[in-house]
Parts: sequence; C-alpha cells; structure tokens
Amino acid sequence: MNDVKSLVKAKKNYHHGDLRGQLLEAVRELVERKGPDGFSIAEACRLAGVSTAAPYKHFTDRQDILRSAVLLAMERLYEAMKEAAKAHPPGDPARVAALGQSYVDFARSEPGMFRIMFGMTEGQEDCPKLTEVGECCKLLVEQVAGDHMGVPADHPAAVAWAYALWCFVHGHSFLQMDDKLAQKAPPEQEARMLQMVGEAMPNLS
Amino acid sequence: MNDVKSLVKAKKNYHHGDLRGQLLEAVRELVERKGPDGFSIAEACRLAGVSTAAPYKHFTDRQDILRSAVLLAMERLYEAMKEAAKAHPPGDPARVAALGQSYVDFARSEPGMFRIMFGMTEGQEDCPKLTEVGECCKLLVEQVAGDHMGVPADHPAAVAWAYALWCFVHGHSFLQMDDKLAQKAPPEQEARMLQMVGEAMPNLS
DNA sequence: GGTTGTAAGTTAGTGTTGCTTACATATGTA
DNA sequence: TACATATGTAAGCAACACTAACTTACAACC
Repeated sequence: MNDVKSLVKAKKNYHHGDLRGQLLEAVRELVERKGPDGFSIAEACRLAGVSTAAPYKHFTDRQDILRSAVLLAMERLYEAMKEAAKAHPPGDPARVAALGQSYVDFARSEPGMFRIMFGMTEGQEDCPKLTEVGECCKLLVEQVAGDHMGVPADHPAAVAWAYALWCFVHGHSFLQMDDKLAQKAPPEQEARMLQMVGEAMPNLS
Repeated sequence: MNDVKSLVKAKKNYHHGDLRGQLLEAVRELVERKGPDGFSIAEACRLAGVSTAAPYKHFTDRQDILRSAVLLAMERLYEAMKEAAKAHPPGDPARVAALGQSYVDFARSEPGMFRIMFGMTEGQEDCPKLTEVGECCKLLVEQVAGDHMGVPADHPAAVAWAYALWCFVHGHSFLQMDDKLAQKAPPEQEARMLQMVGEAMPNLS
C-alpha cells in the first residue's frame, strides 16, 4: 500500500527521515516478490532509492539487515497472535482456533518472510532478541492451551498440547504456501480443522 | 560414507562412469552442509572433481540440476514411507505412527533437501514427475488413514485426516529442524505424540 | 585392425551480480 | 563558521552461470 509512494516521497531530501526503516520495508517487499533468496542489498537500495553503500551506515552486514527484518516480522506475528488471543475470553473454545488462525493468516499474508523466519540457517542463533520474541510466542500458546484445559500454562499437558497445536498450524501453513501437494483447502475446512484440534484438547480441571 | 572414496576412485578415467549421479550426490551433500542456498554448480563440480563446464553435458540448467536432485530426494522419501507402511498390517494402530515417524526421520536425516523439497519457489511447478511422486505420497497416507479408520482411501474423512496427519508431522519436522523455538523433544515424547494423533483418528467401520 | 563418429570433459573466457570499503560530499546544528 | 551526521561515488574483488571451441576416449562399423 504505502510502499512505493512513501519510498518516493521520502527521498526528496538528502537525509530522508528513516532510511533504516525503509530498507527493512524494501527487504520485506523483495522477499515477498522474489522469494526468500531473491533479496540482495543492491536491489533493496534500488528500491529505496539510495546508493548501495548507504545501508552500511545503519547495518553492519548483510546478515544484520536480514536479521533485523526477521525480527520485525517476528514481532508482527506476535502482535497478531496476541490480538487473536485477546479477542476471546480464556476458556472459550474459539480462542484456540482463533490463535491458530492468526498464525496461518500471517503465513499466508507474508509467505516469504515466514519462510525466512523459520527456515534461516545462517547466523540467527546468536540473536537474543529474536529468540526472546520466539519465546514470548511459545509462552502465549502455552497460556492459551492451559486456559483451555483448565491447568496452569506450565503444566506438562499444556506444554505438550501447545507444541502439538503449533506443529499442526505450522505444517498447515507450509503446506498451504507450497500448494503443490495439498490442494488449497477452502477457508471453511481450514476453520473446521482448527476447531477439531482445539476440541481434541482434554479438559483437566 | 562412500562419498569421498567413490568420488576419488571413479575419477581415474577421463570418462568416469556416472557423472550425472555424482553431481546429484554432490548437490545433496552441499545442500546438507551449507544450507539450501549454499549450493552452486561450481562447488558441486569441485566436489565431484570435474570442470565447471561438465554439468552442461548432462543438465540444461542450474534449475534442472536442482530439480533432479529434489526428485531423487522425493523418491527416497516415498520409499521410506512405503517401507514404514509395509512394516505393519493395515489397521494396526502402530502403522500410522510409523508412517509419521518415517517422515520425521527423513526430515531429520536430510534437513537441507527437505527444506528445498517443500520450500522451493522457482520453477518446480512444471515438473510432472515431481508432482507425480508427491501424489503417490499423498495417496499412500490416505490409504493408511483409510485402513486405520475402516473406510476406503478416498473417503472424505480419510482424506481429511490424512491431511491433518501430514500437517502435524510436517510442522513437527520443521520445528525440529530449526530448533530455536522448540527445544529438541526426546524420541519417546515424539513417538508418544505420533501415537496420540493416530489414536485421535476415529474408527468409522 | 584401422577409421570415424559421437558422447563426455577440458580450457578459457564473457558478462553479470553482489558485498564491501575508502574517500568525497551534502545537510543540519551549535 | 565548524563540526557531526548522513549519503553519494567509485572502485575492488570474488563468485557464479553459462558458452564456445578444442580434446580425449570409447565404440561401432567397414
């Protein structure tokens, strides 16, 4: 939406306000358009309207750029999940399904970034902020699972079911993205499946 | 095991027997060692001990090489799944779990290829052989699910559960590969989870 | 058994792309 | 005006995909 316009408009000045942010936005757009590998600093610069040397005043490295972009995406995902959880009261059966749905929706809306987030193999292990956000997501799922099952979030059963739920939506997200194997399931079936998994979780209270 | 030895031994002659096969093997090794993106024709040639121009006598293109390597991997996966299904009689509850286990084991043993197989975004759509093997895998899962549920493989419930099972093991495979989010689950827990999913499938006969 | 055709590999290059750095330059602020 | 910050210019360099033209080995055929 705001991609091209804001990019062009902001470039009127030598110092445009937020090159760092615009570069990350450009990375995101490139990754979505040309696939996870189709990103290069040079092209991101072209898109942002700056020289290829400019990024190095804001990032140390190519990896640094990617890491930062992934971190932003991770935060977007976490926000979406939090919103989904907040939309229903604890214990509501629809809450688990909504949480899963938010995850799948994110994967569908940003497949490129999603792939990088969970498929990066180079140098993201040593990024504490990234693992921190990931941990937050995990805790959120465990919390919702625990609420649903009537046990505290750190109960082994809640942890196990949270992981199972994650596996399910994660796999579904990937299979939807590369739809060669799985014919695109209609939204209703998707919702039904999520509901089914939610109902399979036992109530232990 | 046989990588280095066979590569060196076979290179004694100008025409070594099977450059095509060795290149594909080199691709596989590179992908495993340096990640899905860490593959290049040049490096595969270096590994196979031939010049960088040699591959073009066997493959038309870089994509052609990758596609062929992926096809081989897909066939390996199908073989593993078939073996797992053959190891138990139809209806045995352990059969579903074993099928899922074979999938997860494959992902763990060849994470790089697995990522490419299900993460490729460039030019694999138009490979009929690839989609054919994928279809075979899908049919196999549906067959096993149908046997387990006491309905034919093309029964809607069997198809739905087959897809759900696939989602589950697929997601688990990915989460295991990049283990930043999910702490590595011990094998016993993994087996228990697979069993749990299998037991959740209703018997409709 | 020599001739010859062909498949398979080699050498040497071309063109492109990308990451990164050293230095110059423009802009805003005190 | 002086300085700090932010960007541009230009270049180095490495890697890679792919091509063209030459060479080697093998095999089939007379």
